[in-house]
Amino acid sequence: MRASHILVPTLRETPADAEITSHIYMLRAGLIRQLAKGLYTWLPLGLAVLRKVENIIREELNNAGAMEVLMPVVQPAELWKESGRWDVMGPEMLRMKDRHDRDYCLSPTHEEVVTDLVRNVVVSYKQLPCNIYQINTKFRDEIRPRFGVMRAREFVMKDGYSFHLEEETFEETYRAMFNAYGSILSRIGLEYRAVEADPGSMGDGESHEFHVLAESGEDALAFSPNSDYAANVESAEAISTIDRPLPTAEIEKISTPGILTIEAVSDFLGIAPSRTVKTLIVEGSKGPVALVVRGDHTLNEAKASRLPLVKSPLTFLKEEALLRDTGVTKGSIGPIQLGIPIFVDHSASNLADFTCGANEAGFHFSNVNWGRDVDLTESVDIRNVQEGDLAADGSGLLEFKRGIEVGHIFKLGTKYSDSMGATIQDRSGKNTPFVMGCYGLGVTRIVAAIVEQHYRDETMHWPIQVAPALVHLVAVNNVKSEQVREAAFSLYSRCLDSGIEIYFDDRDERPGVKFADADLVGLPYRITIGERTLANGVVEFQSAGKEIEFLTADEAIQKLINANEGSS
RNA sequence: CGGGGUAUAGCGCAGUCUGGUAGCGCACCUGCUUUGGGAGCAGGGUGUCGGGAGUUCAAAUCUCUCUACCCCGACCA
Repeated sequence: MRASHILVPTLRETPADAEITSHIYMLRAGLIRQLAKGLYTWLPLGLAVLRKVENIIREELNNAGAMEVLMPVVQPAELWKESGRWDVMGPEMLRMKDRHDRDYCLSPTHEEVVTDLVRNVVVSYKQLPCNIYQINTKFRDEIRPRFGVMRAREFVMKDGYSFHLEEETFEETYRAMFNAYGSILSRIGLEYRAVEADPGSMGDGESHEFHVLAESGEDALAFSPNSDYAANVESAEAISTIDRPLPTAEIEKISTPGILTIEAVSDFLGIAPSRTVKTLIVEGSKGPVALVVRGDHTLNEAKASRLPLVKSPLTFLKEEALLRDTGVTKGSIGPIQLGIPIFVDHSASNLADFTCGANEAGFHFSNVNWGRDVDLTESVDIRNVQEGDLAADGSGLLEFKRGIEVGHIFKLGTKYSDSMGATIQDRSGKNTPFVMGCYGLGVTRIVAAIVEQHYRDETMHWPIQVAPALVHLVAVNNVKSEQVREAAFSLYSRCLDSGIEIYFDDRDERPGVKFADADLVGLPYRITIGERTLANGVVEFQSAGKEIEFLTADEAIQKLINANEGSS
């Protein structure tokens, strides 16, 4: 690549509308340009990175037994009506009509199309398992696109789907894909964690998210330093291993005028918030339901809304309804004689001699004990985990980090094969729905994640495998100096001949401008050619972050060849 | 969808309150000089002041309206 021949519109100043590191960098270094909200053009340097990431994904998936296809992005509504998702999908799916007034959509995902393909094409169980993927553009009309290509509306995604006769072979493929994702992210040079995840609307089976660790990540992850255990904080299981101690004191009703919060109660009584419980009233399918968590814990709404009696999505009871239905007011609620179903979080249920509201304005009970003072109906997991909690696998105390979700793999079961009548004859000749898996990997988001993780000390440090090019050749005054020009072009073509990806700054620019751009782009190596060193028969050779070496052109090229080999 | 903000040259911004015919830095174009860390001198404005409507002798500026973009939240995963 020659700078005089490609568009690399670097920016001296930070664009006003960019917030996070990767967005700022990608705009400033000339990798991308925004067309409209959530829509980006990938310019040559950015595209080079994108293609490298794609190719690593291809190699690893092909190795793992998957096959690549390319499916249409514009899809007929019929398929989506068949699966039932035409009505289920909200406005995030962009819909349109063709000239015959037929409905189409711009695909946010490809389950329907791939299921349709396989039901028509796969005719024998002997062709299974069938593992299909594509690297394609997706469109999701996100409510709020942001952070550049990190959360764009149009983006490149690798989506894979596997089809199986039975669970066992599915598990095998799921494991293979899980491992392939690890290989992909490792090869790209990303520090990542695979975490247990909530499959959400995608199914009810096993599900794992792959997160690239970064401060700017949108998700909080909880993990054990002593094992592989890791989970999204939103779905991490909270456990309590302590056995409930025996009561040591008699229940006591205390006047607590004007004291309405856990903080105020613990201050007033001089006890830790973890010695209190808070009682939250939410709407339920058969009237209000009480949820009890320890004073220092927070309710996990997703967990709570999965309780059978609780309405989903979780809705807190309004003040008026609270008074009408339970006769109590906010700030003095407690589980004793509440008269509605109560779910108690494990940690709260293991408390003895705790403090809670007395269901009477201005009063609390202290030294309350389950069983003795109030029935313990049901102990459940309804809170968010906290840093320092025991990990669900018991291996250690949870630590939190932030992550960027770049991949998510799901077990789909027979959700789509059932609704779309995708069946296969088993060995006994019986028609049985395919068992399916689904494997997503955000390719454009990975590029942003690479930047987030490798931008340090005011500059980008591209991992060799995914750098836009291996080496940045800065020719000092190449337009005026014939000697420099000849040496630079010679080195450039020799690199091309040796399969070295080189970005040659042959512009008629002052050296300072070229150096500044080279610093900004941040390629792994830099070679500077100028009259000064050429007089000694050498060029300047620099690995990112290291001292400059003076080498002959031959030596420099040999070093690059070695670096190239080392990276593949 | 709710709240807040912004929209003036390729980029960053001033001018808007108080209406008077478009401005700064960088970039860009021409010439000369310069040339190892974002050059100097001289010349050049490249603009639908986001769009539309209105008030006015006169609108970047005031009014109404639409749109786009950014931030926070809700939503989604």
